[in-house]
Amino acid sequence: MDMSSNTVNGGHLRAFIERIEKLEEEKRAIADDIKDVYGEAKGTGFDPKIMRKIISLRRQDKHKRQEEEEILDLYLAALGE
Amino acid sequence: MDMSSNTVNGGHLRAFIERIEKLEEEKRAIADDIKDVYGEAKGTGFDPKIMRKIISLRRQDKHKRQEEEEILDLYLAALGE
Amino acid sequence: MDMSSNTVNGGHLRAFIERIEKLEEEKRAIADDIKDVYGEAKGTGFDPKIMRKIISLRRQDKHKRQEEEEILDLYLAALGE
Amino acid sequence: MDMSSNTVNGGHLRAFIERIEKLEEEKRAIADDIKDVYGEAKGTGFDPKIMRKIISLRRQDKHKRQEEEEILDLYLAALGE
DNA sequence: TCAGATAAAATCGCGC
DNA sequence: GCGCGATTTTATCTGA
Repeated sequence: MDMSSNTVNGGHLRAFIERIEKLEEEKRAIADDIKDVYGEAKGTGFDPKIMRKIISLRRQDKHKRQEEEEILDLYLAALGE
Repeated sequence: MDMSSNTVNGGHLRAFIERIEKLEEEKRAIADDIKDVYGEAKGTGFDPKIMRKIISLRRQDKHKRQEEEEILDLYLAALGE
Repeated sequence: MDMSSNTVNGGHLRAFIERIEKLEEEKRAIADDIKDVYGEAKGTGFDPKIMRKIISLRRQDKHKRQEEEEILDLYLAALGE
Repeated sequence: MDMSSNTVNGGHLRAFIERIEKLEEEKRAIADDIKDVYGEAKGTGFDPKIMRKIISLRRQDKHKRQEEEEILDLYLAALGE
């Protein structure tokens, strides 16, 4: 029985998994950095809860603007037809 | 009335917010990379669902090992009293 | 205008809400019981912190075993295709 | 060396742990029941998200009323002095 | 596009 | 009161 394809597949799978795990570790490190910034801000008297609200609102605004951009693009594309 | 402290605080707050937003953008970029890797793996025939389970399992193993370390430390500390 | 369906729906909604609230109350009562047991154990000399770690570890073991079952099922299903 | 106290303590500890785990299992079962009720409500056309909001509001009202009760009790106690 | 699953964020509650 | 862990709610993503 030929097991070579399994071996190769196993190696590929392992490589994919390790790439993802590495990326997830980086992502986690950034999440920790974010937490640190909140902590630092809190240490200088800012309320993290309020900060989160501000950031959330700004994110929503950005999404809203992006959607409006997309709608505008749709209109422009329609006019171009 | 002296508004300068407000200005300074506002500047500090803005700086914190922008640092966090930048970090969140980086985090999001990494999340996109992860998604791409899953897509690439899927393209070569691996099932993303199974991959996620494997990664989840490996993460649990790691977490479990860490907790066992912690409980050992707790016991040792208790014995030391 | 016929409002009867609103009334019926309102009655149904109320019934659902009250069922949930009753269940949540029971859940809270059990949480209190758990807290009491920790207190009792502490009163007889056991460290609640260590107890929590042990319970957490056992929960993880169980969860891990379940996930291993699931991944096995996934593999078997994949092979069956 | 006399190990009997360890044995006895171990038995006690095990008993406490198992009592807690049993209670946690009951708690989890109730949480599942709650989820089922939400699902049932959704199946008859109610939006779970809105239901959660309603329940949250009612809970807040209840807490508010309880706090008002406590304040009233404080006043009454003060008058009784 | 929608439901169901998964993961993230926010909130809550506890012990120190 | 503060950090930390658990829980709950919200957002995202995948597959039908």
